[in-house]
Amino acid sequence: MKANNGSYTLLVPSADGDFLAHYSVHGLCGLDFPNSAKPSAKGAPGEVPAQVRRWHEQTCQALARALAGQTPGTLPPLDTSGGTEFQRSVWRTLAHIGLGSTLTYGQLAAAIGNPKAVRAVGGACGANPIPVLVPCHRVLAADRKIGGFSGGLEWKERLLQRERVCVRPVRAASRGRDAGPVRRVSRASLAA
DNA sequence: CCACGGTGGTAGA
DNA sequence: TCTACCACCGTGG
Repeated sequence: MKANNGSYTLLVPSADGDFLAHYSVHGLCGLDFPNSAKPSAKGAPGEVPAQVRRWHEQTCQALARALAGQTPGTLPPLDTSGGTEFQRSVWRTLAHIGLGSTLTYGQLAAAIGNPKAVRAVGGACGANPIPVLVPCHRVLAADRKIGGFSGGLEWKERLLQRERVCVRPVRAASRGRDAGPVRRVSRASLAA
């Protein structure tokens, strides 16, 4: 469906509900979780340009795989022009975190050459317009705490779990026993 | 477990 | 501008 700003919003059906994908002339520019209280503008696929339809097919395919804990495969071009330079550098780095790997906010800050901007990195992750496919859920707080997630912590937990990443329970055991099944969190190799 | 200070980027007034 | 947010992090009780 065509929106006033010249972009399209299409439904992405999945086993976890219907996502919403937004496309600009440059590519996929947004992805909303199911039930996100946002304008759900559905439309007849008839008037959607072939280019966008092709992108959308890739999105559907990629999302299905990602939600299943697999590598998403080919992605449509991502339009992140909505973000600031800082945010884009964070998102760019996110894209290099492999499946099942994680980084801490601190490590990510260091990776973009701004080691003290730890908190700001959190903000940039929260502003990620294309969650799941741009894997902001693979960023954890120090000491393997879950951290936050704009789409709801349940989603972050679910996504990580499907990638076999273990996270420290929110309510960490105060008892001396560290029953934590805290399995290894691998480090990602990054490229600038 | 909790409190606190130091951080950098953003949005809004 | 100035200010008040924050998906943080380390230190110190």
